[in-house]
Amino acid sequence: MTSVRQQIVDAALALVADRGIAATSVDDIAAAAGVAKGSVFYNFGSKSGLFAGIIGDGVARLTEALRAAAEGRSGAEAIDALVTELLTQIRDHPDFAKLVATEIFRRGRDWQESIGTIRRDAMGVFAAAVAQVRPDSDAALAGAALFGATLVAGLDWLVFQPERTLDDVRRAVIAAW
Amino acid sequence: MTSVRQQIVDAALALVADRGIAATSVDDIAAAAGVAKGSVFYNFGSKSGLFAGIIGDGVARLTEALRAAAEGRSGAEAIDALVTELLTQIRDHPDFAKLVATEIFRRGRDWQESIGTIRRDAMGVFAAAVAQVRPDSDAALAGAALFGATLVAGLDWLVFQPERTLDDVRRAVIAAW
DNA sequence: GTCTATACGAAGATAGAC
DNA sequence: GTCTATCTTCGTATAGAC
Repeated sequence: MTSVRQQIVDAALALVADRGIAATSVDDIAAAAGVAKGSVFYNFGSKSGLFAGIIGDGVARLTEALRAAAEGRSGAEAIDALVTELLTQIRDHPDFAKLVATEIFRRGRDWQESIGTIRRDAMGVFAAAVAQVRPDSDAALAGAALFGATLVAGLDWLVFQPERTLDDVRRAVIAAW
Repeated sequence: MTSVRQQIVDAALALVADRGIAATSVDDIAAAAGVAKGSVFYNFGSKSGLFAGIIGDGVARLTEALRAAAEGRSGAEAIDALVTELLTQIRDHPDFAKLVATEIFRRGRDWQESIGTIRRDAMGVFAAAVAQVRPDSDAALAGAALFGATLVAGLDWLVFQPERTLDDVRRAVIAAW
C-alpha cells in the first residue's frame, strides 16, 4: 500500500539521480509514478516544493544517522563508524546520494538552504572525529576530505563497480586514516 | 581581444557552475556574454554542442595536466604531485571544477561520454599512483577515494573557505596518505 | 483525491536584415 | 559574423469534471 505521495517521491528521485532536477519535468515524474500530473501539484504544490520536501527529509535522515553512528565513539573508532554509516546510507539511498553530490556545491536554488545543512552538519561530524585523531590538522578541511573520499568512492562503487562490497569500499577509504 | 566564442564560453561556465546546465538558458548565457542569442547558435550549433565543446576541452586540459604531473614521479611523490596539480586546476578553473562535480556521476546526457573520460583517465592516474604506495589495496577504489578527497576538499575551499591557501588544503588531503 | 484539458510563459532553434 | 524578430515545442501550473 504505497501511498501516491510515496510513489511520486520514489519516481522523482530515480529520475533526478541521472538527469538532475532541472532536466526532469513533472510530466516525466508523473508518468514514471503512474499518476496524473495534477496529482503531483495537488500533493506538493509545485515542482520546487516537491524537491524541497525530498531534500529536507533526506538531509534530516542522513545527518541523524551520522550523528547516531558517532554517538559515544571517539577517535579512529568514530571515524570508522562514520565512514561505514555514510556508505550504508549511500547504498540504501543511492538516488538521494547522487542528488546530494550534484547539488551540494550549487547556490541560490530553493532547496539550497536545506542541502547546505549537509555541509554544516554532516561534514561537521566528520571534522569533529578527525580532529580527535589529528589535533594538529585543519579539522574543517580534513573533515571535508574524508567526507569527499567516502562519498566519491561510494558513488564510484554504486555507479561503476557494483560488484564490490561495502566492506571493500570501507577499507579503501579507511586505509588512509 | 577576447573572441566572441571565448566570451560565450566564459559566460556559460560562470552560469552553469552555480545553476547547472539544464537550469541555464541560452538567453541567460547570451546576455551574460553581451552577445545576441543567435551568435551562440551560429558559433556552437546548439546548446548541447556548446557544452560538449566546453567539457571536451576542459577534460582534455585536466587529464593532460594530471598526466604531466605524474610523469617521471612515483610513490608518495607522485601522489603529492597529483593532489597539488588537481588543486591547482580547481583553483585556476573553479567553474569547470564545479561543473565536473555535478556531472560526473550522471548518465545519458550528450556530453556524458566526454566527462566519462575523467573517471577513466583522471581517476586512473590517481589509482596507479596509489597502487605503488599500497600494493595490497584496491587501486580503483583507493584512487577514487583520493580523487574524491581532493575534489571535495578543493571545492569546499573554493566555495566556503576561500581565505585558506592551496597548501592548507594540500596538507589536509595528503596527511592521510 | 485523482484525473483530463487547457492556459500561459519560457526556452531552443531558425530566418533574414545588416 | 552578429543582430532582431519569429516560430514551435515543451513545461509549469490551474480549472473543473468525476
